[in-house]
Amino acid sequence: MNSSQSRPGGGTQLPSRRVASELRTAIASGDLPPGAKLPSERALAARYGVARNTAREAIRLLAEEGLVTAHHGKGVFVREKRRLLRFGSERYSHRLRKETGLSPYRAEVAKQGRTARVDCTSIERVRPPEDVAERLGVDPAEPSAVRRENWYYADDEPVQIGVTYIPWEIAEGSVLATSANMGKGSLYARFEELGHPITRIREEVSARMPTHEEAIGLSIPDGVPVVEVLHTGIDHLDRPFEVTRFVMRADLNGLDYTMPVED
Amino acid sequence: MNSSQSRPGGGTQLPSRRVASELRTAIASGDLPPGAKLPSERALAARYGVARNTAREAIRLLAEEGLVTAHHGKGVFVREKRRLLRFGSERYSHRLRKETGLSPYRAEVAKQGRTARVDCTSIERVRPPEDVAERLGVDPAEPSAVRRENWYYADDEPVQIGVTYIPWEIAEGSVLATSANMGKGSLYARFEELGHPITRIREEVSARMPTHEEAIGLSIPDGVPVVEVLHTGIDHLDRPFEVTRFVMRADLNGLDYTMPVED
DNA sequence: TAGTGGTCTAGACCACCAT
DNA sequence: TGGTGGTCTAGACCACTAT
Repeated sequence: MNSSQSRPGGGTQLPSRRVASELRTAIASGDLPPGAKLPSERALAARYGVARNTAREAIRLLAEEGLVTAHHGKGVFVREKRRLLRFGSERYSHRLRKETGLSPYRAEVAKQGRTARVDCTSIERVRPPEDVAERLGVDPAEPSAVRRENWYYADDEPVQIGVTYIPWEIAEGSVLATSANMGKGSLYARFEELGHPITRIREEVSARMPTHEEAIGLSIPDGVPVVEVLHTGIDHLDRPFEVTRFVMRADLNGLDYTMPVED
Repeated sequence: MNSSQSRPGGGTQLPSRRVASELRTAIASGDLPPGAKLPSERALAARYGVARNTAREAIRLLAEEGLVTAHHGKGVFVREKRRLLRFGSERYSHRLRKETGLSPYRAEVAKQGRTARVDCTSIERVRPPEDVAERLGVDPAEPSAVRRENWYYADDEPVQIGVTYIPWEIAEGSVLATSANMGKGSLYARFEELGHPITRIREEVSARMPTHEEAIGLSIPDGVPVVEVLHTGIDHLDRPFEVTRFVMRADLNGLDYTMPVED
């Protein structure tokens, strides 16, 4: 039943690898330009004389490499090369904020000529996660923080999620604890008014595959990892006053830091 | 033939998701501790009354999340939690270098009580890649740089690759262009002697799935992305004198930056 | 309604690993 | 040698999308 399988694992390629290779070549050569639709799984199976599952496996390999994306009911498409949003250390600069009145995110997206949208989807008082509590110096067993969840879009495409934790002690009684709209100058202007000008940031960066929920929420194609940034805002008295966990699509976002080397 | 498939996509889970969920729970609860062997695909299929392919799909989901790793001929095992190497902005500090005489990498690994090894696998004069040439301000069409490839190990496990480019103009005639061994104080001590003390760094961070070669070379399990850092060393006169492209396993490495917020 | 991807079944052969 | 994962075949039903 499997007589067409030639020398598995040997000198010649497995059928699935072979199909993947041919498609990869077609993509690289431009025969299948970005945005183009691949032949259907059934068509590929027929063309290459393999079972549909094998053609499917070939497509899975390409998806894992980030070359193609499947759309249920529509087809499989060559992925477009996307512009990268680059978040740099200067995005928190006071000058930038005062000149534009924009949040760091909006400033970055605007700089690239794209349309930014930020949805604050929830604000609640919570017990912060361990790692956050540790960085804020608050008690993880108490409802010691305000949690603000934000979804970030560029041209109506979801690109990242940011969950900010603010010590209740700081947020209590201010718009930080109540209002989705931060007004002119955004979050960091409010912190400054409350006696916490941002003077130093710490960013802990890692990468991983998205959870199922993240993959759905950010419509992340197969084979695209996320970058996770645990960001801590620190004021002029070395007090951490805010921690945000950013999760962003690695294929649409990047980080760009410039910093002095200490003595 | 498919009568056991209940309400696909609906309120109850698909068989593959259900099997994955149960295994995930067993892993989280400690019933399947790190290093434990999962039941074989055939055993899972029998236990849950599904086809072997379905059990296999469940395992693929877990592997994609980084929870388990398959070993051909041996079985599928719960992945061990690994300590993360955290590379911070202070790793280039002059003080650290002068006190320990260690390279940034060795210092970080030693700090965590692990054994570092760095192999310089090649040194050659080359035409630098576009992005590197741009940052160094050299001609990508000319052999204008020295390329040094380094492999980094912790406890004999490969954790990252670093490819450093140095303008030929700077490296010519020095050990930078010839010797694998950089001597006391490593690379940055040599740059300092040549009139390029490192005073500022730029690090551009992104993440992606590894290429096939990287997956082999770094023995990266399925479902683990890499972090790619394009690092630029800049001297006191704002001259870039070195660019290094780091590629590191995301499950074994992290970055930890602290930096001042500019005005 | 027709075509697409998503998932599943049932069974087969192969390559790798330990014994 | 027997058990394991890796791959393949052939066929089925489902859900999503466009017409």
